[in-house]
Formats: sequence, structure tokens, C-alpha cells
Amino acid sequence: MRREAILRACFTVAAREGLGGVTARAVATEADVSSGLVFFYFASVDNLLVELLDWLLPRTIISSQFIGPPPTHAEPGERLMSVIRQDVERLPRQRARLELFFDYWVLGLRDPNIRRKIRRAADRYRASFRPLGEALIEAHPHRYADVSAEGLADVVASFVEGCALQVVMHPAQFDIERSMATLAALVRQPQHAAIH
Amino acid sequence: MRREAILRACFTVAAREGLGGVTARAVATEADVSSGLVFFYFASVDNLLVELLDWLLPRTIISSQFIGPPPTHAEPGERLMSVIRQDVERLPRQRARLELFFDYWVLGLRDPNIRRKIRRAADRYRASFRPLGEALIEAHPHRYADVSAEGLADVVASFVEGCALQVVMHPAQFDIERSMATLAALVRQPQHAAIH
DNA sequence: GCCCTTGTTGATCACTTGGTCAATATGCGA
DNA sequence: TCGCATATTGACCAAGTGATCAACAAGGGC
Repeated sequence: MRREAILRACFTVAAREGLGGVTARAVATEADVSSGLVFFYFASVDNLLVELLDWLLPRTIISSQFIGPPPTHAEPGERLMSVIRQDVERLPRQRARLELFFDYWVLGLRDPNIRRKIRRAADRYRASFRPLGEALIEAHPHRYADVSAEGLADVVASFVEGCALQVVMHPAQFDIERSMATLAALVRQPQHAAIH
Repeated sequence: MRREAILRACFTVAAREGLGGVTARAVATEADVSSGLVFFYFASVDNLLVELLDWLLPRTIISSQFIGPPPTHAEPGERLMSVIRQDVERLPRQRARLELFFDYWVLGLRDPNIRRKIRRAADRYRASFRPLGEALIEAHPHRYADVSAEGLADVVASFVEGCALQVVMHPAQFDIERSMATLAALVRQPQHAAIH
């Protein structure tokens, strides 16, 4: 109970002031307990931050392995586009958590422990695109002759993560519909294309 | 002279320990001067960091308006792909500066001044893709009927920035050739496609 | 030689931080 | 009711921070 309250307070402080603003005293004040209690339950501030990260990762799209109900389109290309659209559309609702995620991301550049956790989560996210990628390649073996599912996953992940950056930094300017329509136009094939 | 030395030392410290490791004493030690001199030239640590950002931004691909010599391909699509490839290929050589860039990026979430500078630089970068995007739309008005140059610029920027994230976080795993080949396969049209 | 601007030092201050710890409260089984 | 583990407090400490400032050095025009 108290533990969860402190962890929740930690998230509140972090969302408001960034990870740099997370001090034992700030969290304790936010949770309305004494500063000593933070150390009683979490031993150290670093450890508190790691536990907050463990809470955060499964709740942030970019790092979650759960992508929601599988789309029902038959065409693998449309299925993949649908999943991308779903993910990108969810980004704005996650702004606070994404800000925090990127804050941890930078922390991970210096902290091997945090880096490992973020990498694993990101790998899981990338891997979630693999089945769709394989289906796509299988459906168009000619077009995607020199393409691997890993390559597809990388490209898709790069795009979604890039969108996340835009959404967090420039939410007003980034037009999701426009970007998705552009992406669709870029990858779509002419309707009745005659190959060779 | 001393000023530049301190700024350079600031970059060295920041590249080694991150922006969080930039303290007046650390910079002074690195530059082999007394801590007081840092304040003599830069008034405050915050201001020193802002000046380092001003030095950094024009030297980081994601935020630079200079994209190198214009590619010579005739086809706008190939021109755009060539520019993207050029940018992405340069990312690994910029890892240290990109790390710093993302560190500032997170700082910008809380500091309006830094945020403004980063936004402007990112806008310039996005804008650099507009002419290429316009040429592409003009060359294929049918295919890109519902696409704007802004939308194209957004999508391209998202992709490159996403690649930058991958390069910084996972340089060993991210295969640039594979990603570029995948991207090319995604956007290429069948050679002799018959429209309607 | 003198003087005055500029550069340079490091001791020093006020403040914040993570973390410890003795003291105390609380709940609960026996 | 007692006893004891658990929970909780806040004063306290050492370490590190940004910033100030009196003192001193350098150098060059007169």
C-alpha cells in the first residue's frame, strides 16, 4: 500500500519535473510520507527509479510486446499498415509516459542496468513486427526478394519511434493523419500493376 | 582562447559523462583552469550548456540544414532516397554528438529556451526535405495525389530520427544497409506498371 | 617606473542531495 | 496485557553543487 503510493508519487513527480526532479524528499512530500520511508521501502533512489522503469516499460507502446487485437485485413501489407497506424495513433495519449521513456533512454546511455532493460523492451517491440513482416514477404516474394523480416521490423520500428519523438517534442505540428496517408502513398502499389 | 578551451572541455565532459556530469568543477578540471574562470567567461553553468548546444546543433545531422552536395540522379524518388541514405550513413560517425543531442532533447522538455533551439533546428532539418518532396510529387502527381511536401518531410524526418535512436542505442544490431534496402523495396514501384 | 584593465585563482558560502539512525508508533499474535 | 516485528518519523551527516569574491598576476600604454 505505502509502497505503491510511493511508487505512484514517484511517477507523478517524474512526469511533472522529469527524472532529474526525482529526489527522495520530493517523492516523500508528494506521497505525504517522511523521506526515511522512501529508503525503507526502496533502499535507494536509484533502485526506486529502476522500479519505476519496470512499471513504465510494459505501459509504453514503443516497448510493449502487446499490440492489441490482430487486425482482420487479409492482405499482409494492409495488416502491417493497420498495426503501424494503431501504434502511432496511440502515441499522443501516452505523451507523459513517452517523455519519461526518453528520459530513461538517455539515462540508459550511462547506466548499463537501465540500458539493458530498455534494449530488451525495444527488442520485444521490434520482434512484434516480425510475424507481420514474414507474412508480407511471403505474400510478395518477388517484390521483397532481397528483404528480411528483421529489416522490415527495423524500418517499422525506426518510423514509429521517430513519430514518437515528433509527438513528444512537437505535438501541435505533427499531423498523424497526414503522416499515415503519406506513408500509405509511399508504399502502395498501382492497383493493376503488370509485373514484367 | 581560454573561452574556447573551456567550451571544448565542456564538450569532452558532456560526451564522457552526459549533461548530468557537467559541473563547473569538472569542466574546469578538464580545461585545466580554476572553477572561477568558468563563471568569468560563461556567467553560469546553464549558460555554458546553452552555448555548447549552439555549438552542437549545426554539427548534428538531425538538426543541420546543410545536407551536402545535391545528388545527381534525375528521378526525384531516387534523389530523395539518396539523401536519406547519405544522412543515415552519417549517423554512426556522429554517435557521441547524437547522444549529446538526445540528452539536450530531454532537457528541452523542461527548459523552454533549449526546447526552442532544438525545435528550430529540427524544423530546419525537416524543411530541407521539402524541395525534394515537392519534386517527387510533381513527378508523380497521380501517385501522390493526396500527399503534401510537408507530409513527406515529416515521414522522412521520423524515419531518420528513428534510425538515429537505433544507431545510438544499438549500434551493433542496427544494419544500415539492410534498413536502406528494405526501405527501397517498400517504396519502389514495379518497373513497367500499367496504371488503370 | 606606474597604473589600470583584464585575466585568474581558490577559499568560502548557502544550499541540496542521498542516506543513516535512534526514537517512537502501530498492529497483532499469544 | 505483554512482547515483538514491522512501520514511520525527522534530525542529522557527509558530500557535492553553483556561485561569489577578495586577492593576486599579467600585460601593455603612458
